[in-house]
Amino acid sequence: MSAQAVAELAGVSRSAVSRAFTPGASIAPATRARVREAAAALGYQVNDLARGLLANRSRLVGLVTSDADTPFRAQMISALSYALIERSNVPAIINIGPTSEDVANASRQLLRYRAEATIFLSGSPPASLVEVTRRNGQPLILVNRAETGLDSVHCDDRDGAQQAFEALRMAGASRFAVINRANPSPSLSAREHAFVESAAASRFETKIVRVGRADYGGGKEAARQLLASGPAPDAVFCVNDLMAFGTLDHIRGAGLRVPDDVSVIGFDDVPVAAWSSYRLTTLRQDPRRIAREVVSILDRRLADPDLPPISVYFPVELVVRETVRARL
Amino acid sequence: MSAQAVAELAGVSRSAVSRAFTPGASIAPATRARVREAAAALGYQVNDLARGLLANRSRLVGLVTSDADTPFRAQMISALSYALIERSNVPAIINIGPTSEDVANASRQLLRYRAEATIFLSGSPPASLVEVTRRNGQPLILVNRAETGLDSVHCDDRDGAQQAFEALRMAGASRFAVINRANPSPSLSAREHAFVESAAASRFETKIVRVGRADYGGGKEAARQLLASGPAPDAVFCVNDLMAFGTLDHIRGAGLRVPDDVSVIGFDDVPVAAWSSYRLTTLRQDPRRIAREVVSILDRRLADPDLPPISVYFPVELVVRETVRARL
DNA sequence: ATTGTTGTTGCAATGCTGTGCAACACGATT
DNA sequence: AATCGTGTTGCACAGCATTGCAACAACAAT
Repeated sequence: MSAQAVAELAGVSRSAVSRAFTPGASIAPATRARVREAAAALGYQVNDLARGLLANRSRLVGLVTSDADTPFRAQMISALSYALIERSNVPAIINIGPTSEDVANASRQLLRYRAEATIFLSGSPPASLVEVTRRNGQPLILVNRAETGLDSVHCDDRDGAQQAFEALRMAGASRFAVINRANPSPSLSAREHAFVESAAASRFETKIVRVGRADYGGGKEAARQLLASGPAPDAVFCVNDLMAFGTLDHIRGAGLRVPDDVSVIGFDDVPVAAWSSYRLTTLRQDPRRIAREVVSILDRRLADPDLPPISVYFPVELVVRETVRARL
Repeated sequence: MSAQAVAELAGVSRSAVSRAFTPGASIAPATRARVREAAAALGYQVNDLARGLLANRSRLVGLVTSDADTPFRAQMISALSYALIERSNVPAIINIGPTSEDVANASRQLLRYRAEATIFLSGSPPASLVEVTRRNGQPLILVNRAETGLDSVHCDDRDGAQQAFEALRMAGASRFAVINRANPSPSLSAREHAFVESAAASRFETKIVRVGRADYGGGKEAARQLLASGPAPDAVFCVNDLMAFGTLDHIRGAGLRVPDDVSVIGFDDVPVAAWSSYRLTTLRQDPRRIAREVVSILDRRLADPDLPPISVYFPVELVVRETVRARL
């Protein structure tokens, strides 16, 4: 299984074996054929680990994420792994819990494997890691998360939130609410704030409800609290689709009609949003687009490590379905 | 960043550096401390690639899958990556398309990286791969897919389908249908056949509808065909949840009531099945359980490569919700 | 003082591949 | 026939870490 064995079988030196598998290397066609034959007979495959050791490039790319089973994350992981494989990288997925200790562990792991780059889908790399990776020339790319001095690609959260407000306002809404989770990521936080500010700019108040988890159950719980306290809103902006589904189900369960009594907007546009039971109006961010941007940054960064930090924003798109009242 | 640099800074040999990071190695505590200090100053991390080269163990485990963004797959990937990281492996996700060429490419990739093992979530490894991996002592584990001579873990598809039939029969159904996709995987196929056989054993016929894709849209399309041709069934078994959601939405959209007019059962129990809009009765297979079994097989197989093929079946559990009529 | 024991440390080999350099063979040219 | 050029091939080193073995120092025991 090693090049040595192939060399012996083919009656050549080990170098010849290496060259037989290196395009454009100086080797006689006959020899190459003989070596390849021997390799096939032995089931030999180049050892990319050893190759990476020599080239100081492992082709491994770390994908650090939490909640990998969540729809949007799953789409991101899928799209990114596709794009990376296309680039002949090997995506290693590091599933972390919420603690920063996990992040540190994961990062160390990737460091030890000399990952060619690391992509953070959630959580932020600790400062110590940033230092070390920079020194080792291992790019760090953040998705939907800004950090000064680091490369990142994010959707325009603020613009999305503004679009949400506009859409709700156009539908004639006047009692606004936003549903978020208690310890929001920077991205979720930006959505909330931008929405509140947009409303304020038009002299509307916004009721804010924050719950433990940013998932379906969280959305339900938030909607319950919202309906239980004071006058019911007629427009709810949920910072992600999952919470929007929970919100919708609770609102409908409570006997209110969507969108007649209350309009709901989500964020992400996960596949379920298009299903007949929901038909959720939402802001789309395209995982494949994000993946493309990430890979593009990766290429540029590897080509020139001294480039100033690259930060790509891309627009989100309002997908109009049926949870926002049509214009009067 | 190499052990050499650390050795020089600490004024010791490279061996000492290695021992400083190897638990239980013969080294003076003072030396170890000094080396660790130097390492910290330089931001040195052991190169696991080189270590793996020597030990002939890369700790890399391949996860071969298609449709990684699909709910059940995403859950599997998440659960497996957790379990593997726990075991201090590095899960590499290889996202493949439907073509067998993709599978071959992916496999080769893993081979070249000397993956410690490869787990197939979809697709079957080509015979050539099986041969080579066996020779190299790289275990191959299949999930929900049987192949003689290979290790595998699967849920009891046949039993699940029988439970589905029983439940529908108990609800008083008499006009049965099963919804599947056109080129079903062995697992989906087993579910269909077992259901049909159960029905036949009780002298019922089953209408079979097969559509292109095993997703929400496929389920919708299948339901459309089902309602368009002949008398409507009063019980539908969908071979996975995604198709069940599509089926439910189409049936309801057509003005029929679930479960009063027609009962529906799915398979997998993905999170959405529990949501208020669906409340789908389904057969649960637990991704974490599967992940545990896979890791357990992995341990045993690595401990003894000559063990006869291990094949683990685990039961599926009927989760009763509200898409099957309560017993009369 | 000599021998033995114990604990540390370095040397050198090992695992696997890529590649610069030099050697070599062979045909072509003068 | 001598020289040159060209294409092929092997040697040896680099890249990084682990580990058996031997050397060595320090200390205890006789």
